[in-house]
Order: sequence, then C-alpha cells, then structure tokens
Amino acid sequence: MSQKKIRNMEEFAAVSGISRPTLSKYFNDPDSVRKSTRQRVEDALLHYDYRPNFYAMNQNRRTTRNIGIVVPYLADPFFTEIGRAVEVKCIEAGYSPILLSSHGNPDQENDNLEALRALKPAGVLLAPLGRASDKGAITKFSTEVPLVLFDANIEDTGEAFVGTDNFQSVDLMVEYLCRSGQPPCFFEMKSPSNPNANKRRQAYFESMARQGHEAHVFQAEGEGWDFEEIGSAEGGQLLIDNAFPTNTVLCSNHRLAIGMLETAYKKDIKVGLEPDASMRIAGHDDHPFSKFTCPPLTTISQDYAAIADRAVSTLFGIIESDSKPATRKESLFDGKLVMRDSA
Amino acid sequence: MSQKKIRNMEEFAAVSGISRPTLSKYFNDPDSVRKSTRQRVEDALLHYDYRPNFYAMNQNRRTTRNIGIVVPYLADPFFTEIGRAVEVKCIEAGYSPILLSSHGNPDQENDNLEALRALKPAGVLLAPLGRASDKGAITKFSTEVPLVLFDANIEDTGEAFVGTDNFQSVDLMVEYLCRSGQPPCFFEMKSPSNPNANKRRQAYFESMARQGHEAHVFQAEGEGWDFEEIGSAEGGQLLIDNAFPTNTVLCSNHRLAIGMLETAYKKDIKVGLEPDASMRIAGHDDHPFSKFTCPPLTTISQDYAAIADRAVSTLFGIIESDSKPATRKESLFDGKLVMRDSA
DNA sequence: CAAATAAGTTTACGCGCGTAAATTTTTATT
DNA sequence: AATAAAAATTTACGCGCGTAAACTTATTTG
Repeated sequence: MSQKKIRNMEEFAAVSGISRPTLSKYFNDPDSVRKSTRQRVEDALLHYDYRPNFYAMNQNRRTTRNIGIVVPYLADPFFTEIGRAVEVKCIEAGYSPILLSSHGNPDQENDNLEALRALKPAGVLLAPLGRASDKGAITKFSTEVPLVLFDANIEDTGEAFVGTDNFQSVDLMVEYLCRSGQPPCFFEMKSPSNPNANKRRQAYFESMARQGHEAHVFQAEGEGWDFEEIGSAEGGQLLIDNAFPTNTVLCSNHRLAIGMLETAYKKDIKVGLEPDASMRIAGHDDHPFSKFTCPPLTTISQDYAAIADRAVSTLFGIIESDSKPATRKESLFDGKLVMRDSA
Repeated sequence: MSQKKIRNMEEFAAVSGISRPTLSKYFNDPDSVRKSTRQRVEDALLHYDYRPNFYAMNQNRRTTRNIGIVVPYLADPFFTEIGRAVEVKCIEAGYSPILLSSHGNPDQENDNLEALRALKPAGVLLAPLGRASDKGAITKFSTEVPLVLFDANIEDTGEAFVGTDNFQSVDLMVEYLCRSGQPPCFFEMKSPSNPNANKRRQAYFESMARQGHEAHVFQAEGEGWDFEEIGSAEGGQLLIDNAFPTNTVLCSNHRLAIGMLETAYKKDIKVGLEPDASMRIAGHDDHPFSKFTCPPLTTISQDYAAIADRAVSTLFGIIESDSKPATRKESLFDGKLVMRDSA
C-alpha cells in the first residue's frame, strides 16, 4: 500500500492509468467493464488507498444502493433476529442495509421513513408497528420509494407483504393442544397494536370451532410494548384466580407467555406436561429466550429465513425491474410447532 | 402545504424570500441565524416541501453530523439496551446516530468501521468485541475519526473509555454473597473475548482474599457468543457433578447464569434463598430477561444511563473542541446490586 | 483480413450545496 | 440621531462525481 493519499477519482485515474469515466463505471458496477480492465482496477486498489466519496457518488443519483430496514422494536429479540436475517440478505445482494428501530413509537416510525427518504434508498423493508402506524404517511412514502412490508401487514399498503400464515400456525397449535390434553383458552392484549394478534384471535376461534370446542378468550387491559410485565401481572392474576375454564392457555405471543410463566413459577403453579403440573402454557413466535424459560416454552417458530429471503427478493425484483407489480402480493409462510415442556 | 415541488435550495430561497447562503447557515445550525429569520424559514418550511439534499450537503464537509455507534452483538439485549440509550442521547444533541452490529465477528467490526469511514462521521462510539478485535485497525481508525470506547476497554485505543467499574461491582456482589451465605465460586468462559471478564475474575480473586476466603474459579471450554448454551451445558454439568465446593456460584455474566439456571431447573436442582434450595446462583450485568428467569436472577445492573451519557458527552466534547484530549480518560461507573431470588 | 461491434478515452458540463468576499440592510449602543 | 456592530444579500467559485457525446482503440466475427 503506497503512502500517497489519493484525494479523488481524478487522481486515482492518473496513478492507475485508467480513465475516470471507466473508473466511475467500475465503481457503480464492476461487471460493467471488461474483465481485464476490472483486474487492472483491482490491482491498483491494492496499491493505493482510494474509495469513492460516498456523498458525491450519491448526490446526482435518483436512487442509491441503500436499503432501509425499519423494525418496530429492536429491544425485542424477535425483531433483532428477523432484522438481522434481512440485513444479511441485503449485503449478499450487494446493497447497503440501514437498520432502524421505531422503538414502539409511531412518531419515530414516521421519523425513520422521513430520514430514509433523505437517503434516496433503492427500497425499504418495513415491519410496521401496526394499528398505531400512520397509514397515510406510509402510503405516501410508498409512492416515492419501493416498499415491502413484512411481519405485520397493513392493507393495501406497500408493494407486497411477507409474513407468517397465522391461520395455519394457530391451527397447528390448537390442534396439537386439543389432541394432547384439554382445549386451550386464548390470552392476548385487549388492544393489540400488532395486526397479527387480530388474525391469531380469529384463527383461534375458527380452529376451536373446527375441533368442536368452546372458545375462551381473555384479554389484558395493559397498553404498550411491555408484554412480559403485562403477561406477568394480568395473565398471572388469571392463573391465581383460577379463571381459565381449562388447564391450557395459548398466549398470543411469546412475551406474554414468558411473563405468565414467571408468575406461575412465583406462585408455585406448576406448568408443563408432567402429571403433577396443573397448567399448560403455550406461546407463539419463538424467541431466543423461549428455550430458557421454566419450563421451556412450547411455541410456534416463524420461518425467519424464508420470510427474510422472500421479502428481500421481492423488493429486489421491484427495484431491478424498475416497475411496481400490477397486483399487491402477499406471501405467507407456515409456522412450525416447537415442542418443549410447557405444553 | 403547497403542491409545488421544490427541487433545491435555490428554488426554496426564491419562494421563501431568503437568500441561499442564509438558508445554508440555517440548515447547518438554526441558531446561527437571527430569531426573526429563523421564524421566516420555519414558516416557509410549513408551506413548501423542501429538505436539503443529504448527499450534496455532506460531500464538501470534512465531517458530517453523523455519529457511528458500533456494538458487538445486537442480538444480546444488553447491547440493544445500551445501544439505544446512546442513540437517544445523540438524537437529543442534534446528531444522527447510525447503529451497527458486529455480529460477534471481528471482520464485521472492521467492515463497520470501514463503512463508517466513508460516511465521514463526526465521531464514533465503539463497544469493541474485545480480545478478538483488530486493535491495529481500530487504532488506525482512531487517528482519522474521534473515537470513544464503551463497555469493553482496549488499552490505549480511542480517546476515552466509559464503562462499569468491575472491581467495585464484583466486590459488591462477593461481599453480599459472603455476608448472606457461603462464599461464591466463580464461573466464566475459559477464553473470554470480552475484557470485562478478565477484570471480573481478577476482582473476584481480590475480593475473596479480602474476605478471607479461598477462591474457586471454574472455566467453560466453549467458544463464541452462545453463552446461554455454554452456561447450560458446561455450567449445568458442574452443578450435576456437584463440582462446586460451596453452594454459591457467581457467573461472569448474565447469559451464562441464565443457561445455568435452565439446567438447574431441568435437573430439579433448586436454586434460590429458600431453605430447601441447594444452590445460589448470581450473575452480572442485568438484562431485560433476568427478571424472568426461574428464580429471578440476582445480579449487578450497570448504569446504562450514566454510561451512555458520559460516552456521548465525552465524544461531543472532543468534537466540539475539535481537539483530542491530552490524556486518555477512563470513566468507570458503579454497578448496583439487584437482589432477586436466585442468590 | 476487413468489417462490425464492444470497450475505453477525451472532453465537457452540471448537480446541489458549502463557503468566501464584498456589499447592503438591520439592529444595538451611546 | 449618529455610529458601531451584527446579520443578511449578492456574487462567485469549487467540491467529487455522474454522465453524455464524439472519438479512438481493442476485440470479435464471418
């Protein structure tokens, strides 16, 4: 590596003996120049410390190679995982992902989109907050930037949606729970911000009807994203009060289940499959910590890899064809039953 | 909001009746223009949809108002929390944070720094991987960009370090454990990548000597960032084998403790303070899920807010004075004992 | 081997903004 | 009201790169 500092593409052209327009082509797409030329550029890059000015590169572009990724809540390991999966896919495809969290706050979600707009991204992958999202703002954003939603759907918004088929996954769980013991009650938030929650309740009703059982839904009053707290306090109280008509509870998401398990443990309510257990508790979504609850949580795992892959490839399809699809496509993947010890 | 699209600052100057250089000043620092002028600009902004071109703005700047934040592992809620705290502080100070995760990989850490270099950030806050970090690369980076390390220290690298005083926090925990029962054994990774681990071991030795007890250190062979797995497998085996000479174990970090608790639960080894419990297990660091283990984990909580605040204000001090401090400053904050039920 | 095509070079311009210098207008001070 | 100081305006240039047009050189094809 030469000590000489290269200040711009002009200078790099001089020392490398390759014309500036050709270098420009190379940096925008190495495959757009002849193989021998590519090799000469790459040899020169080994000898001289030069990188194109990121800002100058992008200022005259209508769009860049940046991809925005917005998740509702990065402190939730579920979104960290799926965010990371998407991030990796973008890098593999030669794009630069920018991961942003809305911190559970619709204003922050709008701020994130606004910040991304200034970056002229090639496209954006958005896992919206849901009910709390500013649908108008997202729709407007979608007219300017190719937008694919994932995890949580908002009707008619964005070019496509990729997520899990809650009807399949909940049915799978209900079917398993009914087959292996008493039919489940359903525990959820009263005003769920995430639209998946509504689908899951609906799926629970349908599935219970299909199995010929009566449905029992219990709703927690709490608001916000502190699901473990809510599960622990309100779900726990229901356990203590013996309010559930069966010994089995299906929680609308993993975090409610984790909170509920905590209270069960504290109050010596034995949960699990063993003969001396008095309750079974199941969750939905899986989660890196689900296997470390006591007992380990039986739950549904979403197919992160498939969702990430489809979301990204759908977005790249739109970007590369430079045309929005005629119809908005929804891709739903099956969840898998993860049988642990809690149900 | 007028329908007219404003394409650049020139046009916005025309419609708002404010000269372009003044607008430029305003966008770089609203306080640098007279109050009445500021008001006029802001009124105009309500009527016209204009934002300066982010790329054109930054291309001629030596540095931007971007702050890079690099954490070793975003899937660990500890780093998500501290990363977020730092992020918020940056926003409050009018900077744009860019949060990147190294995914436990030194190459990714270097890639992150390299990517940040291209963004000409005003400064970078780095929580390094530790032992695995490429010290040379980080030191070199530090000559180009103001760099403050947090969480994990690397000697003589960066302008400052902000973290927790492991000697204080471990002493606090050891003192508590000795006072309330049998003196603790220490459980850690054999080759910890995080330098805090070494400090904690040292602190454990010193603290035990001070209390007049013999030290007992147990090390897990596992590598990588899958601490829960390692704690569960290797720590769990030690529990099963009854290998600990006392009934109390202090784990070098929360995640090892979580894994260990999992195995204890599975093997019906009762952990906690109650008379029928056979072991006490404590952790270090706290963690959003520490309170949901069974039993809830007694641990040390780091002062996120103070660490974030100091790290950010130190960096901004360097940025705004435009001069590196003569001596590298290390700020250590006290940990707090969080007494739950596991020890 | 000549013709056709692909790839690279030379030249030139413009993007949107930062910023400096000279000048004019506004505000503060006495 | 006169003067000084502060702020805004006018004018002008340059940053680093994208990119178009005209031209030259290298490679492929029949």
